[in-house]
Amino acid sequence: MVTRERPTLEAVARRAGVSRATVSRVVNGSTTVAVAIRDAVNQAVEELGYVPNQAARSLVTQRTESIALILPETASRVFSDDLFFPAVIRGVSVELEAADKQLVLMMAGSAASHDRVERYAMAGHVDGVMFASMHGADPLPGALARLGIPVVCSGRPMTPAELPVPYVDVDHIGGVAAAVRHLLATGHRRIATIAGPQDMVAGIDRLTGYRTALDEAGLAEHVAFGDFTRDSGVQAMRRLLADDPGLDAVFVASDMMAHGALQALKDAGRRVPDDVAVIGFDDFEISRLSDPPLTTVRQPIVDMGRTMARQMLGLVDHRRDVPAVVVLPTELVVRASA
Amino acid sequence: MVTRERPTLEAVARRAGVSRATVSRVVNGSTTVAVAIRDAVNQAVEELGYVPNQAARSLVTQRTESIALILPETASRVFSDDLFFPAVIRGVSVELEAADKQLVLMMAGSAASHDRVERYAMAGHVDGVMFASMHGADPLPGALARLGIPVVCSGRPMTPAELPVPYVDVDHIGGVAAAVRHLLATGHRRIATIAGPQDMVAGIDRLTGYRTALDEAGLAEHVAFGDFTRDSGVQAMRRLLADDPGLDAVFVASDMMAHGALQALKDAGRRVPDDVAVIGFDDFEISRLSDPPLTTVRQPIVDMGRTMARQMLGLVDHRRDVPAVVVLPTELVVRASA
DNA sequence: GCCTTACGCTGTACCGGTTAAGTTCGGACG
DNA sequence: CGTCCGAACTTAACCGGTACAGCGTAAGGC
Repeated sequence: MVTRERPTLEAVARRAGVSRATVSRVVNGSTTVAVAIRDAVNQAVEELGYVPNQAARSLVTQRTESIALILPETASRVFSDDLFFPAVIRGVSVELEAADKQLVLMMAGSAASHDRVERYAMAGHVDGVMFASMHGADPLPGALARLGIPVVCSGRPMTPAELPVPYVDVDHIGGVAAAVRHLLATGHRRIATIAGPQDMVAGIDRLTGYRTALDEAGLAEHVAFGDFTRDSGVQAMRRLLADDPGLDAVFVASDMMAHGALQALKDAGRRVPDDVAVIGFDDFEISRLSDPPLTTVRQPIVDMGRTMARQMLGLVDHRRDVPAVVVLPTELVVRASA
Repeated sequence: MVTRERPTLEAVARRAGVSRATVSRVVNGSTTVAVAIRDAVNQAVEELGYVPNQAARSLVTQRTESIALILPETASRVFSDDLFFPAVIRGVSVELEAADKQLVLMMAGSAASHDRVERYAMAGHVDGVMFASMHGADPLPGALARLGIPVVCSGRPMTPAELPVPYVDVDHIGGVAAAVRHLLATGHRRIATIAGPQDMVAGIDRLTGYRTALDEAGLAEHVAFGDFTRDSGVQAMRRLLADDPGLDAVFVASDMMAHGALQALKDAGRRVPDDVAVIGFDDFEISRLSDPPLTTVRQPIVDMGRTMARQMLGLVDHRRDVPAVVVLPTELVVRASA
């Protein structure tokens, strides 16, 4: 394998019979270049197959034209059957592609990879960093922001607000309230919930929404916890049934867990929605296809990704009109399961 | 937002009272540094929060410590319900993580993004490029390889072998042959196939396997084409049933299409496997859960990713023992659908 | 006691771009 | 006809590291 020397600006300059600086100006589309010279340079670029060296360029411009999306999860989790991450990534991709920025996707599920990601971002490899699916009070967003690196989070960060980081989130509480109200309106009174992990804002807020709504109706709560995976939904549903065989409805804090719950209910011989009504949260594509089709709270995940990317693009361009907080609406989608 | 100046080697050197070169050697873990000086430097690094500038480092070392995985598909396709890409990515991630290399994931579904990816790779942003899911005779792998950039493909490239590019693939033909033999052994004689796209090696080879096996048995072939998506499986199955209502088995070239086929068969009132036996190809997790559980040809997708990454790591280290071609085995997994 | 050798550090020339400052030159103007 | 001006190019100074040649120092050999 012959490593053909990559041509440099210098080589192009020599061939075109001009200086390095002039070639640089042509390559970067400066206006103050005579047409004849511009053509000569472009021809030389073509002939040599010149491509600018990004490292050299970044060194002086302090820009890389690429933006990281950090998922503090293992690759297995990101690419499991959960459809949350894909949707976020899709949204982010669309916007960055339009802005001709490169997306750098980083999984940081382990402590080692978390460190590596930190070094990577701090080394100036990217112009900005987006976070999705944060657990607990991760110090990384704040640390990067303090270094002057633009940061945007998907989901309100749990870090104390010493250094506010821009974020985009959805109206968890409003969505859950709508779901519980729907259950109440259809006559259910023993309404349990399968809550998400309590180290994540999405888990916390959705449980809060459930508690608030039940409180208002003067009903007792009944909670089991899962971690947003399908399996954990199965387990949690079994526990709920064991604790209260007479429950007549359950609000599940994610669609994947809801599918697990449907499975567990089926295994237990309960009919949905006749014996037990089920409402999920997400509105994944597959939730239209389940048996029965899942009633769920729709959150605009792709839009979250897009919005987050737009905020980021605004920040790296130092625009003044970048909103620090965006909260997108949720919506109850009624199908057959409740 | 105060952009705190990032400290440079120079600053660390001043603070530690040594030269820039010495700091560099400490940072890069050279052995020939006196302990006292090493400690002093490390302390200065700590105090200033020094992180090396990657652009400057790459400029001289010609290395970036990151490796690209290019998926010539749109983000929507990569992150659809298809589980092929996630598995490849997972495998690649595991190996690169162990080698402390950064994975840069790039979708190149459109012509514009294809160009951008090309520029990105040629600009020396990454030390090597892996490809998955290639369509037709993409010139990019060859072009990069010609420039001396290490390239590995998942799936035998369709480009003419002027410049052989290392690749890892699975034994499509053997797997399909096993599937068809199983159908023959269980008494089926009108065996159709839903083939994959014929601009991809996986599509071509699996169809070849089917044709060869049927030929050997002296049976007539019956082919409909899909594009590996679930929907295309539904459509193709309908066409097959319309053409030959009496078919008694179908080999489907991907699990997603197979699930579509199961759906179409159910809609048409056919029982699986009693009326029509179905065999897929992939062995996704969800194929154990379908109704009925899918008999399928297992291909080790995660292993493909891992193997591809290992080949790549060998190439960037200029190791001599990197196999140019690896073909992983496939295996028939018999469940209830055939 | 002097020379050799090895060790460990410093000085500095790059890497390949960008960009501010400097130079050249033709044309407009007084 | 001399001066001034602006357009368009060149020169050269960075950006922040790495790596190699070179040099001072201390230990070792005779």
